[in-house]
Amino acid sequence: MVKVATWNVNSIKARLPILLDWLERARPDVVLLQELKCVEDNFPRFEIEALGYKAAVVGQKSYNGVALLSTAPIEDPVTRLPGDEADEQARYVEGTTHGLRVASIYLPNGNPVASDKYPYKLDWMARLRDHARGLLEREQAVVLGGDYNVIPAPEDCYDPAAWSGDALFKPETRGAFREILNLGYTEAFRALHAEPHTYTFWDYQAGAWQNDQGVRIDHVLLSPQAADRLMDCTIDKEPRGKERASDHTPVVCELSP
DNA sequence: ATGACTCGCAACGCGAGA
Repeated sequence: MVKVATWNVNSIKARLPILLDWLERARPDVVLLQELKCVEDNFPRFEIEALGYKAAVVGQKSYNGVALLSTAPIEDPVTRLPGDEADEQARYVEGTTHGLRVASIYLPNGNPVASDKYPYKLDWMARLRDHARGLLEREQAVVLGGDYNVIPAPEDCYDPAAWSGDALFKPETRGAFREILNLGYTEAFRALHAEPHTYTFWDYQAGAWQNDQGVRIDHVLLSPQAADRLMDCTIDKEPRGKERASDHTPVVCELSP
């Protein structure tokens, strides 16, 4: 069994004790991290490697930053999403490990919608779609996991009316997400769990966690060859309840050998 | 209630997050 997890840690420096504790307990084989908020030289490589993980890291000062951790070597890394050479934001890292082609994705938030951030989000999603299409030609198990900043359907948030018009929930955003799924990718959690109102993010403000007012925006997309092997997909809410928690919590998939 | 938290920066409040 290969256990693959994705987690937006909202600063790897601030979250290091919680992350290390979780890695020791959950023991995933592959971990996709987002929002490191540090340059590559400040990534806590020593502590991560001490737990038996190799790391492919794409860092950026203060913002963004993604990593791919694995208990096996990481081959043929790709450190930026193709399609825009001028895009300097650290939001994508991909590599081959445990026989899987795996990517850690930090898709742009896109708010405010009236700013240039929303067209950047939609353009980034189109680039991801085009790249995801190319990955299918490998005819292998591909796992595209991360913080998509997309609420796929009304039942994936506590109050659809409150999210109406938001960059995470606009019809154009959800349509762009569906375009990727319609290439032939399976969204792992929803494929196995029909229950509504199951979240991966809860805002720090206004008691969102205590009142279970969240959104489901962290997703794992599987190529047909990976979906054939999908045994389980769970949201581990335990880390979100800790002191100094990230506002996101891990999503964990198990793939049969 | 255009607010509420939490982060990095090198700030001593601000931008960003979602």
